[in-house]
Amino acid sequence: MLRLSKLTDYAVVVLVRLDTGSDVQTSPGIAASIGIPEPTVAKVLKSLSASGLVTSQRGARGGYRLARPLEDIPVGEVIAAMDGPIALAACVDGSSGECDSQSLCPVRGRWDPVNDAIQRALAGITLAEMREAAIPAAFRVPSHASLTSPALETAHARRQ
Amino acid sequence: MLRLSKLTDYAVVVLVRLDTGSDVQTSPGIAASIGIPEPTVAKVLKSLSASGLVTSQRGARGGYRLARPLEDIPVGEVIAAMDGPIALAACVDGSSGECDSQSLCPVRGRWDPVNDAIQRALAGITLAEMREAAIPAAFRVPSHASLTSPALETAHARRQ
DNA sequence: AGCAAACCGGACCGATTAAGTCCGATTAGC
DNA sequence: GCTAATCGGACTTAATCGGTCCGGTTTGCT
Repeated sequence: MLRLSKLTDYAVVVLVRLDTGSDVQTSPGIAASIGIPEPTVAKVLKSLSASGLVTSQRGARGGYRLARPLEDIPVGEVIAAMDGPIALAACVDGSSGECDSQSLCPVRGRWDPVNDAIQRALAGITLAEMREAAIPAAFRVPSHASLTSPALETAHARRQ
Repeated sequence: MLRLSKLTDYAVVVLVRLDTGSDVQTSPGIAASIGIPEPTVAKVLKSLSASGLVTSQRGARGGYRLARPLEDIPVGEVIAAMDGPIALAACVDGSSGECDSQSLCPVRGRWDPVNDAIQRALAGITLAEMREAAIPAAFRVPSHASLTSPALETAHARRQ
């Protein structure tokens, strides 16, 4: 649950990669350097460009460049750029689907405080922090559980 | 993005409904009272029961009952019960899929701080708060646009 | 001027996942 | 023993996502 798309993960990788080097980088070049198929990287870059996180230079010798330093990019913004606005329930999304049985529905639309809380959490973490946190040399030991959720452990973990 | 499943939304509705009334409630009864198809409600109740959020009474005159008051149920636990553990990237999930190209991947697995932040945010909101926030009579005005706007484009968004 | 490199903005298909349904088995009250 | 209810699966259908591809446009270089 709450799993974000691979594209978003790629986006972070791409953005961090874009931070190294001062001039523009081409999408094939980035693809080669991070080991992700070129068309996919291109798609990521397009979304990023559409959201204003990167600027593009067309034509030969063109490429992409960070619009802002990583320090000024909260991760929530990247998620929003790749996967659209952050909204939890279908009932809450912009379409305002008008619950047909409103009188029977005592809770619908009550996810707003939850959304806000997540929003704040995501706004407080920048890509620079995620880059810093990059594992220096010793990768995570794949053996024991350094895995997720120390908090919600009462809920059993089904698949993944 | 970050949209949670409808089942989770149903779960909240069901749990709040379960709060009214002291004795057990049957799944057909709950389904009728909240306007959701019975098999779906049954499915939700099963997941909830498996996670220990509700207790079940089998046999005739059986039904479901809240295991804890709503005040003691953080919404994160409901999400975890319905949709599995909260983990963002595919690379972060428990399976430790071992990125084949670790040397090329400078950021993978760096979602942990983000996960933790979301974890905390979700742990701080209880179902009781969501129930309180239930809109009294005047529902949200469906008029103006809080919709798909790229609210996060320049800085970051607030609501939804 | 012409060519090549690179972005742009779609449409497109396959695979994965979720939503919803259904059935047999089990348990407990009457 | 019959009935009502949960239990625990499997199953079907629909939607979404990941990934690819194409024609078109812009720009630098020869």
